[in-house]
Amino acid sequence: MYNFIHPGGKMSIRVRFAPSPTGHLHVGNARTALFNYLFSSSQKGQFILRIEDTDLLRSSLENEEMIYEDMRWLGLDWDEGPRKGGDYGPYRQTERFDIYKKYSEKLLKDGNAYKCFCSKEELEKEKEKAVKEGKPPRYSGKCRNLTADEIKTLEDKGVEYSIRFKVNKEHILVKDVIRGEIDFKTDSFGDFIIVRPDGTPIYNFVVVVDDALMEISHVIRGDDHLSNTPKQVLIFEALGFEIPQFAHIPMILGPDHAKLSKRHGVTSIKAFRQQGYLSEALFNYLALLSWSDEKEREILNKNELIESFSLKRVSKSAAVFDFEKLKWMNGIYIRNLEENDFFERVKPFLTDSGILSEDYINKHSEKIKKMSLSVRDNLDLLSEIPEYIKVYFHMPDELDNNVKDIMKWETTPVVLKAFKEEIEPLEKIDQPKYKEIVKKIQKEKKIKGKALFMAIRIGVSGRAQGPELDKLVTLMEKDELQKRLEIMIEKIGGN
RNA sequence: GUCCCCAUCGUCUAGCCUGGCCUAGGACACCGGCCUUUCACGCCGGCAACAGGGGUUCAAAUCCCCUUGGGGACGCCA
Repeated sequence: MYNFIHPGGKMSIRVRFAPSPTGHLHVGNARTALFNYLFSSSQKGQFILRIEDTDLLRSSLENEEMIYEDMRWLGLDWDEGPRKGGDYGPYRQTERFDIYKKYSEKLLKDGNAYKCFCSKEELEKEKEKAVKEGKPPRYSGKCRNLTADEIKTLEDKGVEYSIRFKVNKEHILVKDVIRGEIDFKTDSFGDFIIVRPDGTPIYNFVVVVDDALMEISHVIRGDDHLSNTPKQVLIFEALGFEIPQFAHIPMILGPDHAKLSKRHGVTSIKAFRQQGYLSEALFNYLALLSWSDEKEREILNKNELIESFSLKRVSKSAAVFDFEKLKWMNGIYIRNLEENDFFERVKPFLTDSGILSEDYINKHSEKIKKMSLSVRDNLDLLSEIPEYIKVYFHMPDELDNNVKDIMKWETTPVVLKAFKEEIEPLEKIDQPKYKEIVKKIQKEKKIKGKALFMAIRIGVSGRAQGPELDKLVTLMEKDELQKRLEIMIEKIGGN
């Protein structure tokens, strides 16, 4: 259905993700990249990465590097592009200027474009005037019909010029896989610039040249590009290129229903990683924004997503980014991690929090792994691990009311003293030993259930909630346990 | 302002193309309950939507029109 036959007759699906390296990869762009990736993978096509760095002021190599890093982390590998090569390179627009020059000259020669000598200031004035008069602020076409002599005179004088595309059609029909046919009237934009006075080409022009030369079959991009599309169609036609299939996917909105941006908080892929999201979870969640599985599954891994993805099931309406749901999904993925994998991923968050040093973790690897595992069910984010695992390392500075209540039970000091006595002679406490002790106290002191267990819990942790008691007791050093018990007994006595 | 797009629970969505199966299904969040020596996990249940108005039709969430609402684009940014 989405097969695309090129002039050469060969049938292939080729899509591209074309970010401009002006900062970190943002979720909105990542979702666009993801849909491209999913589509090409599901169609056994090629996924091309192209760097749109024609804005020399805002683009940088460092930013480019960050984008590669973010994409790799998310699991979006490209088949062709920087760092990868391919037969359609170069894949960085600043390295393609000679190509664009060739095509802008062709447009000029064929009469589809012309040199415009108007200064920025002039145009500014023109625009202001138009707005005042309530007219659409578009170029007057002043330089459209300059004679060859006039052009020569201006050029000889050294007046700088930009190149404008000559818009002759009144209507342009854009075909979109997701939205159907859309009719645009060209009077809303007029002759537009394709090359700046300094010779650098502009987006709407280069994107067409690149998509055509790179034989892109499907242009899958954000909705915000829809209104650029007629301009691009015009250029495709003027250059005699075949027009690709367009698929404009809906925007991602913030909780206030405005286009998702930095002001909504965490939106860069890097920030998600730092906050303790798993790339698999983010990948899964992003896929579900304006796309849904035919079988209505929500938890789908990469392969399942590739298998079931289809542009047909992409909806037309924008989606609000729901951080709560992402968190929930992240929790699911955390709980599904293989144990060693979980520990490896959680380690950086343990050291970053300053609660444990890398050295210490390496020395007591097995023990800390068990501790981590004991609190895993509580986590929605990897970054939450310190606040749960700290129970093993510190008594709380302040006791909460639940703890204070338990301290008042008359059975509590009895249990605590007995427990302390029992562990006194032991070298270490293991699982069976712990159970034995508890049973013994239960029998001898005739205390059971909550009265017994909650007493031990506050005695060894100072908290009314935490990991399972046997884990708490067996994973802590005996010295530490005794110290804590003493402190608690003393506190109760002092009450 | 002009042009374009969109419209089902608070949010993500299924259903819409190919009207009856919809008393509108699922998920997050929220609220109950169960499980449990705690927290959490898990399980069970509940709350909650077809924007409004006209058509078309025996029948409309589904098709058509208008209104309203929301979003995007109007750059020598991409």
